[in-house]
Amino acid sequence: MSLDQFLKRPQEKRKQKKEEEVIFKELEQEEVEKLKEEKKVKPKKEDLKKPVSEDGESLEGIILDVGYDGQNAKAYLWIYDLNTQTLKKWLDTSGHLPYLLSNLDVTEIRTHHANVLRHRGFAELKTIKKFDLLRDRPIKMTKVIARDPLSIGGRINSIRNMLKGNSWEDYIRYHKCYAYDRQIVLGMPYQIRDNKLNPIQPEISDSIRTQILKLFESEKEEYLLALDQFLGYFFSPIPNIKRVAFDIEVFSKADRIPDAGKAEEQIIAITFAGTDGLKRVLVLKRDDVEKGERISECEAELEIVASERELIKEAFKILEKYPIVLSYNGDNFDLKYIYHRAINHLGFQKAQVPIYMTTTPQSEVAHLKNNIHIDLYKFFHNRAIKISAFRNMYSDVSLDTVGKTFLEEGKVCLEQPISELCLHELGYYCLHDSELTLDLTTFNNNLIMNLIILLMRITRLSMEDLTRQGVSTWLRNLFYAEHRARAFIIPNPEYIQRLKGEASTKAMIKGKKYKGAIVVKPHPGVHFNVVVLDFASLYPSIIKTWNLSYETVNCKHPECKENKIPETPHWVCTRKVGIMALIIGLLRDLRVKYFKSKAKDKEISKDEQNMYKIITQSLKIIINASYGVFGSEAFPLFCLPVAEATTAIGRDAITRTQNRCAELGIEVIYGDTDSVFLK
DNA sequence: CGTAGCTGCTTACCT
DNA sequence: ACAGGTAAGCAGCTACGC
Repeated sequence: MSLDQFLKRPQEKRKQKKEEEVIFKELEQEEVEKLKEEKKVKPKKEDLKKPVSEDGESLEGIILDVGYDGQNAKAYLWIYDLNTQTLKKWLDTSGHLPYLLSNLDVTEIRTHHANVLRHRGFAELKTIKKFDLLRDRPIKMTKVIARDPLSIGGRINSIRNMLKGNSWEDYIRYHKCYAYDRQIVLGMPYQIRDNKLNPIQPEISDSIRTQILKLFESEKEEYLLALDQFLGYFFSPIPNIKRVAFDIEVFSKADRIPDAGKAEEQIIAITFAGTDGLKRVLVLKRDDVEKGERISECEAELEIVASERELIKEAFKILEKYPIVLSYNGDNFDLKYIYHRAINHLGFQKAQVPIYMTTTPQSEVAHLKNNIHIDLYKFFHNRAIKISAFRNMYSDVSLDTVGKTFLEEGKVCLEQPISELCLHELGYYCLHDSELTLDLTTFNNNLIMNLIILLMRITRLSMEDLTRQGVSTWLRNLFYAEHRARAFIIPNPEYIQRLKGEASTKAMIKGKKYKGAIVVKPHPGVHFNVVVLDFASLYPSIIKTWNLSYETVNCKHPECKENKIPETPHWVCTRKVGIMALIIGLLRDLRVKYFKSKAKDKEISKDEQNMYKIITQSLKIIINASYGVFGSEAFPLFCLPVAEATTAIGRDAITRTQNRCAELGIEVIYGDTDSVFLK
């Protein structure tokens, strides 16, 4: 089948594959009806900020976040309404419910695990078909459906604990489960009409279509299917989302960094800079501090506020008007400080504060109840962003350094401690930081925001998650979504390890898990007329061409055992295309065969060229990280045989290159991983 | 007692 | 909390010679 034929009927194809899903849907619909009858679903109106439902209002927008609304017992989406430039909360109307999968059949559960059926949140048992990639066979599973996520897991008496050892996919957070099943792509445009959610398909011009068609003519159907899906992510327009950056200043003695958890000192300034041109400078009136002279560079009027309470209240009012709020270290400082200051020192009730904190083992996150909060410090701190996207351009992640790197402008230099500045100086200093923070997302035609949206689409993560999490979470989410979309069981780490085992090679470095790349000892001296050769994205290419994936390496089929991987006892499947090889290969091909040349195409407009550059950049980050995660326990689909197969094939390629050079009498004066320096 | 040589640890850089 | 490989600095230990 050609791509063209294929693209003409993607919807039909999908429907066929989704028959099973339709059955679930009907089932779930019944469930919801039942629940409604039981009056267990009581929507509380005041919690919903303009629900998009009741009056059949229609809406077009970009999905930015997904979550679970406990009071309404439904999944919800935050959608950025393109018309009003506001966030709309949309509650699920499909009746999707939380569930886990069990390898026990319905009668087994009924007879031997009757406590599951007696669980107060239990809803229904349903037999479904799944495919087990590791054993390469279809299996029947029981879907154990519950009315709320906590009945599945998270409590001592949750259903997953009753089915311990026989339950699957029970650790996936419900809102993720919902997004996977509905195949919701965060960052993509959707339409809501009659309270139903539908994706808006991007228009791809005929010339682009034929160009791409030629490139991928010889690929298999499953490749084309995935191609069709991913192409949409790159060709859907990205809106410039309305947003505001803010910064606070806190009184401090002797220039000590204040403790945001205690928030003992006064907040003396809060400033804002928005994409709509808004600039606000709120400073606290202090009897012992002069107002001072107006600073000519300051583009906003100073607003002196009489009390700290008023200052914070006004700040909350401003934040409310923007769908996205930007901060630099807001998770650990600014928003956290305001939160604790308001509640512990200024007598605010929790309900009056639009901020709430969540604590994970790694770090704290400050959430806004009605907006998306991006902490740019965390985003720029991400190693993949720092190294892969920006080639280590900034040495540390301070606002000053990052600002200087991208905006050629750092923070305002101060000669006095903050607490001693006159109000005008204080306001100017604080506003400048807000402006810098905003500019970090607007420079170069909104490069950073566009990059964030593209990465959201590829990884299917929400804006808040993508900007805070590392690449192992990004790739985990991408692969989980792809498993669900194909009705593949998501294997847990123990299952992969049990079937695939440990690494077989020994690392050069003590404490490492397997052998890595070859580095040719440099020949000392000054060399002239040196030629450098290297492989283009070696590891991702290996993963694609050798069909490497957790299920294809050391597969079950006897006939594949002949297909040996050099330098290892491993072999690789000849019958099935590996899921990892498929996705990584596709992303690599799109980058190398199409977008890379587009980014340099002089025939197209500068803006278009720029967009293609950002697309190549986003692909590069994902591709570069893909090999690494296979060797990392932090990645739940990690598989050491896959990781060591990748490096072993890489070593083989470079060694054979070296040997060929020796045959030809060319001296290899240096080489590292994927390159040779020749003289 | 002084020191060569080892190990372990860290940090920075390479792909 | 994406991987391994190389190089260098430093502290602390041990074996060995005087």
